[in-house]
Amino acid sequence: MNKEQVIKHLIQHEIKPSIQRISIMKYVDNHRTHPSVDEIYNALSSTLPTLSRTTVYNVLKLLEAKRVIQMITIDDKKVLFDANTESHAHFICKSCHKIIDMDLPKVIEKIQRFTIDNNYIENTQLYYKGICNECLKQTKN
Amino acid sequence: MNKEQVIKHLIQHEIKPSIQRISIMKYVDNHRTHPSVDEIYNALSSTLPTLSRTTVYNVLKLLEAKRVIQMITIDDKKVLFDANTESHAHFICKSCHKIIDMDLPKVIEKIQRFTIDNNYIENTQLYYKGICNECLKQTKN
DNA sequence: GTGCTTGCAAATCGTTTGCAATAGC
DNA sequence: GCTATTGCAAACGATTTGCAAGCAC
Repeated sequence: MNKEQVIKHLIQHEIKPSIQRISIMKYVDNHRTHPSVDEIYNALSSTLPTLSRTTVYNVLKLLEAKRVIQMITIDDKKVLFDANTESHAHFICKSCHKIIDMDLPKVIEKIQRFTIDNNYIENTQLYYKGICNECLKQTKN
Repeated sequence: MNKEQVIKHLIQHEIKPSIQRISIMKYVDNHRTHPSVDEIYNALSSTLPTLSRTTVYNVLKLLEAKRVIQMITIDDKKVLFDANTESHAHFICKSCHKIIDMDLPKVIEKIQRFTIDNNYIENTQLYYKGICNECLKQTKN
């Protein structure tokens, strides 16, 4: 999304656009690499010199509450964010901590429900944890 | 499991049983409530007064590496542990942070694989995030 | 000028590290 | 006695909090 599209997107989701909100939303949308708070902060602080980590935390929390991004907790070290809110799985390598997007088998759609035992489900996440092919190669050497 | 069964279980998984390892494994096995490090530490420190948090961390990491427990990262605040290594889903309430075990739909078994694109999958976890029925009731008041 | 948003600095809390003390064979 | 395990204290790092300053309508 370009700047105008991001602004429209924010307004559609009842988020008042500010310089910081637009920049952060745009960054997360254009970097589908599951960025962390620090990654976002470091990337944007050159163009927004007064940006603070607090604002990054606040904005990401807001964006998640308004459901325009999702929080990924697959990594036990830090929380990650994903502007791709369509159904897909995440794989994390226990060795290099890389995260890879994986297609969700068609069958998974059958398990998506809004409630189970009257518990309201906002979000369904499928995580795979293991060792990636690159780390596997290195182990063999 | 009782103490003897825990010891046998540890040995079967190539873990030398020590007082601390037995106690921690036994606790996690008997409390299927996804305990945190602190919960385990607090519960055991009365009977093992010299127990340290470091040891709890070390032992849990060892138990996870030997695959007798699994680490749950559904909560962004802290890591949780589960001695139930059979396939099941977890639901976390974004409001009260309670975690509820949920059955895994039959279809999910079809998506369980050991490798995807040569990435080795050790563990598959399905997480639901939302608001539990108790918190929903309170919101209505 | 009132209310929302931002940003700094300090605090908090889960987790890790370095290293000395201890236990087991 | 040697090696593995434990435990303390300090360090670390991600996240939160309190509050003052800035911005927008």
